[in-house]
Amino acid sequence: MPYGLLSTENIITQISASLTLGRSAPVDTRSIEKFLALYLGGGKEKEGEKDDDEATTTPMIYVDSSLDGISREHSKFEVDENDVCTVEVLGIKYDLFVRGGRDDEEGSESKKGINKPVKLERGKLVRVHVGDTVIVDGYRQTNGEKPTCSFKVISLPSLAPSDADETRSYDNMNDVSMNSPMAPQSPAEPSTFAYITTSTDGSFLNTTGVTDPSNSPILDTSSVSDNNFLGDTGASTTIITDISENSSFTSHEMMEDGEDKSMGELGGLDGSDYMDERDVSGESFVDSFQTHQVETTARFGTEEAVTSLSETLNGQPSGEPEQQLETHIFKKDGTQINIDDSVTLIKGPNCGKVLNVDRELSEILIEWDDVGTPTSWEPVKNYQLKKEKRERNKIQYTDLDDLIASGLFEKSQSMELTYSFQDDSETPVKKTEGMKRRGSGHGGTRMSRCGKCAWCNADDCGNCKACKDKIKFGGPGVRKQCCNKRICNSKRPGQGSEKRSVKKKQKKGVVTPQNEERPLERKTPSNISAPKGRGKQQKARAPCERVEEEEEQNEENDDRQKETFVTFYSDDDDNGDDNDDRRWKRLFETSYRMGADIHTVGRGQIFCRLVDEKERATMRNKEQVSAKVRVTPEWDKDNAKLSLNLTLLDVRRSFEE
DNA sequence: CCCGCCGGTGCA
DNA sequence: TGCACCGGCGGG
Ligand SMILES: [Zn+2]
Ligand SMILES: [Zn+2]
Repeated sequence: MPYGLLSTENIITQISASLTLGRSAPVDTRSIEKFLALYLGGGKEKEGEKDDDEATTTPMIYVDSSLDGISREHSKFEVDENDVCTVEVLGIKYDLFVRGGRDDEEGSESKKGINKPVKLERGKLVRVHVGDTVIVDGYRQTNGEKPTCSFKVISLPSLAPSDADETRSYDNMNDVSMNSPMAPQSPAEPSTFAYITTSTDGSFLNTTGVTDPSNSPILDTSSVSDNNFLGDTGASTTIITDISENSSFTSHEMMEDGEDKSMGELGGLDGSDYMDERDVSGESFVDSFQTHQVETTARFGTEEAVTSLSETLNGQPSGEPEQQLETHIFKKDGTQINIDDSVTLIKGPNCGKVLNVDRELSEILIEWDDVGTPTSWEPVKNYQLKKEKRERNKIQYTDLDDLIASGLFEKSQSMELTYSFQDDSETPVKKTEGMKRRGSGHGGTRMSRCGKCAWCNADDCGNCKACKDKIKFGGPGVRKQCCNKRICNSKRPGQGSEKRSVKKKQKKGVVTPQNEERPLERKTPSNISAPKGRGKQQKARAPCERVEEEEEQNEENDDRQKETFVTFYSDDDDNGDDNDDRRWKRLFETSYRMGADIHTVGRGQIFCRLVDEKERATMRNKEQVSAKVRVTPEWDKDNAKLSLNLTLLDVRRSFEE
């Protein structure tokens, strides 16, 4: 059976990049590494053999992004008796190999890696000058050798001359261990640093060039531009998106005996040289580049497997349920994503800025980015409190105009927290979970299946847990869930059964500034449009104010458009989490965790100001995001690559109180 | 009223 | 924390 390995971080990253429910996002870890290699190395990929001269003068640095524990299996690392190191990644030879990240994690995959990383502490920075020698303690898993390799830093991001590779120089060639002889030139002045660090969650590599901060051992974050920051989820969407075009995936083959060998034991179809020791002498395998002959250890991606996989997948329309394969994907913790039923829950890293979680707010953040205005909001120091508490704590809410007059804040654009969508949109927008009422399904936009997609029209599989629970399959019927195979890929809100019986226990409110200029329009690639003629008719409301439900807001548009609002409820009973204060707190917590910087004044008005990077960083909180995804493999016959598409079906988040 | 199943809860 | 459970929505 075909095997696949995947890291959850990248899944989340990719999904965040898409910002779209019901959309597929290709996953590729290797292209990310490749990107890093090219970016940090400032060089080009070496062309095959013909590049003889050029190859000797164009050193390549491969930087293991450590984005996950599996990607590095693509690297081949050789050290000969002269300590000359050869690094091959995805068939590309590099002269320098630098690894960053995750060494500090017990049991992390990096411990299984071929070489250990450059000494890095989580959250700390390693400063590397041009010309510095980097010692890497190698470890070859195949034979247990522990070669020590030394490298010289020859290029840093801000130094890397994209057009003048030949200007790079090295001072002491004897200290340089590389596979290609370098022509020594004048010693390079270490006028530029490269910082290599892990991000706070240890999942991502952040690099930047800083000009001569010799007296400052601390990373100057002001120099960290968006372009060279590969940060947490959501911060690197552009980069990730850009480099994910060549979607590919490491495919592995299960053992012949059908034994389920877990991750790490299987070599790849892609030229991966990683393997656990297994005695499968004489086998061969094929990758994208060449055929390898196996000696005493085996890669399990046999040629037959590739052929078989190709046949299995070839011709299958993308996204059809029948396309599901028994592909095994592993989460980072080693647990298996079983995509027999193609739907699984994955967990993302803790991060405070997952844009795809809070729909409304993320839209607004994006919107503001688009117009070049604030990307962060004023922090929530005081969310709206009930009057008695406010008075007790002597909290006063500044008047709107006063605040503007103070000059501390800019008047924001209208911040109506609404969105809309068209019925035929493929990207239904789900209501913010954090705003959902506790209890049962009131108040939220209940999504329902589209009825048109292949999944909707599939038959119950009869095998998944949901099916087995069904009475018609002899189950007890207590779970009452949809068959996993039949989970719709493009759910949409329940078609406006407008005459909802008015159940006044719940009440709906909107967060709306008093003076509406215009509602923020949602601008996404999807065909989502802002409702017309709204905004002015929306009345401003105090957060704590009790609001009557308004159901007739759609009447001027057809049912194809529906508006959803951030809601809160004004139950009188002060039942735990479900009071106004708590709801508001939750709202802001959500924003806050997204990196937003929010301040409220007056009655439901929100203002913003820019915060710098440092300040913002201190505000971030942790949030655990999990996503329900459907995994569908796709076989690229031409390139002989297996890719997995992840379709985001659902997102939920949790955070500690 | 029936029924599929959404989405939230509580418990192991 | 994942999953069994279930109230009740929404469509027919
Ligand atoms: Zn099923
Ligand atoms: Zn559907």
